[in-house]
Amino acid sequence: MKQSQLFTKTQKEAPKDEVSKNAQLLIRAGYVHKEMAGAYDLLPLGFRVVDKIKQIVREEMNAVGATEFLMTSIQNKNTWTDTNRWDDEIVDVWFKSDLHAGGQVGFGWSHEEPITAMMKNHIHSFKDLPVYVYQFQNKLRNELRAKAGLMRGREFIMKDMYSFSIDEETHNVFYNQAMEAYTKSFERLGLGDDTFITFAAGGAFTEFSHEFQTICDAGEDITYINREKNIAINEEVLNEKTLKDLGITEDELEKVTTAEVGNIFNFGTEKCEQMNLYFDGPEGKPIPVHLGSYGIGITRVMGVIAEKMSDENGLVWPEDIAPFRIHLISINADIEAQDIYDKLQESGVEVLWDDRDVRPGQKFADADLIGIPHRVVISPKTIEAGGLEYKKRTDADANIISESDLFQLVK
RNA sequence: CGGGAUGUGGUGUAACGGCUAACAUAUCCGCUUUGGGAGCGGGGGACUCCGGGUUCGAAUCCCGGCAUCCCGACCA
Repeated sequence: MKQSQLFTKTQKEAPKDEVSKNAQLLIRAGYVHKEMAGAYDLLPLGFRVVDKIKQIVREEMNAVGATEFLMTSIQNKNTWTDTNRWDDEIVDVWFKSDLHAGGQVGFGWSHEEPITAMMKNHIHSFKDLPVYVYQFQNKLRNELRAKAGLMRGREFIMKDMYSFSIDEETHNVFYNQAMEAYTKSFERLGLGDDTFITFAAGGAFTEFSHEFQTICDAGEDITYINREKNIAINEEVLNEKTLKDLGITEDELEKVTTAEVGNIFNFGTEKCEQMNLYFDGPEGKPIPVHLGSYGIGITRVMGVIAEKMSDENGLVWPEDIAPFRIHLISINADIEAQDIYDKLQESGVEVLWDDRDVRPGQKFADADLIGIPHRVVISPKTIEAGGLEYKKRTDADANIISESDLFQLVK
């Protein structure tokens, strides 16, 4: 893409009411626009980053045999009364609205009830199981207090996956596969080293649920971790019994602030019993379905990465998340740059070409702020020196490479 | 929802109760410049969040609302 076609502008200063680093950087660099508290528009750059994150997660979910679909944002009240979760006293994040035609709808803060209700149309027999589905969905939550930029919003994109299994054993197999898929996803998202599978509060069916917590000062959770033993415990379940069960003592644990980027949860048969989702077993007897729920906060992941990965000049995206792979900067070399740009495009490399008629200093400053991993400069100076100038966003110094070096590099 | 703070061009700031609300940046035009947010000149852009009140006079003081941020609570 040519930068002259990018309508967004960079800003030297962040809005004064935006205190969190992630939102400051993302706004300054033109990735997001704040619509109101807890609601951010995704501008072209931000949209591309979110797309990258989604694609990685999508590939990992597909790899465990889940199928993508999409449910609605507005939800039927009756679906939620069965489980007693329509009540604002029980679920305090509801957005609700009256219909002009009469009655009420809720705006989806989760889809556990609607998906379970929907599956009554599709799951009748043990032969229909298992079912694994997931979606990328805008969740709407009436949070009392939005905070920390993209970290806790009232509207955000979530990947939610649901597993419908025939029995506990089958459920557990998939649950563990999902856990591995999550681990892989966060590795590919560049958060592997700082993300921990964390024991957290469970539900009626299990003692623990598993959260994926990433070390991040802007996070809202306190987690106790041990890197060697790869054990992490959410503060909310840190007690004698948990420590004993996990075979660890408190002084072996390090206390860190974390952001919950994912959560997997076993409902057992509870929800399906409440909602009357049963299947006929081999002997013809009705058996309740085992439900699992698995979430990743897609836009929160973008916030966490922005929060964690930057320097004094701006964002520093991991290779696989960046909106573009190469930032091509031309200085008085439009014809040569056009040639390189075309060739990169043809070979499928995502390149942002700063073709604007602005001074070099501004291009460099903007490139640093936007944080694309590889920077290539072409100018009379570099041409005379033998080609192009190349620098990684994380490098301090640049060096001259040839055109063929560049194509070798991006392969 | 409790507590605290703040609302002034797109963004960041200034302005004693008193002149046509100032400056920087961004933007537009011209000249100049072209490897780290250049320089000079000129232009446009604000019902000072909204509604009341006090006053000869309110961006400024008072009351109410709304919005935003922070702390807490909350976060199956």
